[in-house]
Amino acid sequence: MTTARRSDATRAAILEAARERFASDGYERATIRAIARDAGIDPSMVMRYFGNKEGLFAAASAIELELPELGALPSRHVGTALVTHFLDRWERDDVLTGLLRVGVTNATGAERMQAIFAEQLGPVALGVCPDPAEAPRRAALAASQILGMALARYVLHLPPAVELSRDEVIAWLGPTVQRYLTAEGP
Amino acid sequence: MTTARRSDATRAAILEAARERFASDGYERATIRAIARDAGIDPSMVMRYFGNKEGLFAAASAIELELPELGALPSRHVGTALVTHFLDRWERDDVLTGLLRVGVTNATGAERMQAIFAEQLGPVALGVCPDPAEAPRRAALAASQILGMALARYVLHLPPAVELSRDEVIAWLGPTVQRYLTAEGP
DNA sequence: AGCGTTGGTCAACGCTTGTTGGTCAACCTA
DNA sequence: TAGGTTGACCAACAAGCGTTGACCAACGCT
Repeated sequence: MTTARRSDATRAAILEAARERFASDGYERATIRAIARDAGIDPSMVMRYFGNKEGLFAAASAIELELPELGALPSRHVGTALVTHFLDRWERDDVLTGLLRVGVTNATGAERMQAIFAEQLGPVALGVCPDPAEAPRRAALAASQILGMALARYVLHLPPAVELSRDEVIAWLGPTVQRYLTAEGP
Repeated sequence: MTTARRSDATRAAILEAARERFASDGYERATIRAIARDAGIDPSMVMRYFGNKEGLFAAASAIELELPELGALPSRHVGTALVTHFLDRWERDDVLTGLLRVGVTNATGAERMQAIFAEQLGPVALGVCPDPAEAPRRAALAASQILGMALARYVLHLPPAVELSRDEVIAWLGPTVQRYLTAEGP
């Protein structure tokens, strides 16, 4: 095992500050100087450790959706399970919010978001979709609803969307996602 | 009637360039200098006509959703009608895309987006929702699906979402929005 | 023809940004 | 305890930003 270096704490502090700032300010307004200030170090350290701003963002937005194993649960509950999981994942930290914010204004961010959903939601769709050839579009439909709720609730802060309880969101969106993924046709 | 001033053409050119740049670059990266260059005039003219950058954005994102009259059509088709209308509206110009892009990174933009949907989608929900007290949350649910598809299709450019035909989007999303607005419960 | 008003350019300002290189203290190892 | 490696700071850079004010040209009225 590699022994812990003294700089690991600083690295981690920078990453944490970067995640918060990217999540709350977006790519352009999250300045390296502000991130460094939050982390309590000098801006030049950020460059030393991550090369440049884009490198910092890449490191800060490394993410696993950690989708649950689909085979374990009956496929008729996959919609509810997915919505529940994403709600949890979204509220655990601000990495996903940051990714969404950056994905909207930055081409690199958009590509990363594309890749994440293709690689991690795609297989789930493949497992439960009636026609495998249709899996990508089913996944895209499901993603549109999940991302849309995240947008309304965590980014735009539309009041009625924020006030919906966790269970209400699951109850409303679950069947929608279920239908998108498993229905024979529209 | 007020006679056309010489400057109207310039004003319009600035607004058009601003809409394009806000839509494709977001608020921060859409620089006044670039907008002025696109419009073929000096950056200082932008300040003269619109005061400052925020004023320019406010003018460039003045928008009417132009939602169809709800009373005219049977309420069981309101979902499909809404999705159709938004698809049209979104593809007509880039004002909505710009608003979405800016709303995600800019507080002013988010408030504007909130206001637009509350004022213009809210009444529609009030007209068709079984319990008037529930109208705002129903509208928020519908907005989440509509915005989510716009996000996936026009902003993030998720390939399967882009490749969906117009009619397919309507066929899939129509029933969802219909359910959100008119169902008795989840 | 003369003059105020309008539409426009130009050059500069103060500021912030990402980024760099030089310097210094703390640490580990021999 | 000496010396190299590591971690961090500081000051500065060039570029780009929003914004301002002085200046000029064309127009429309009388």
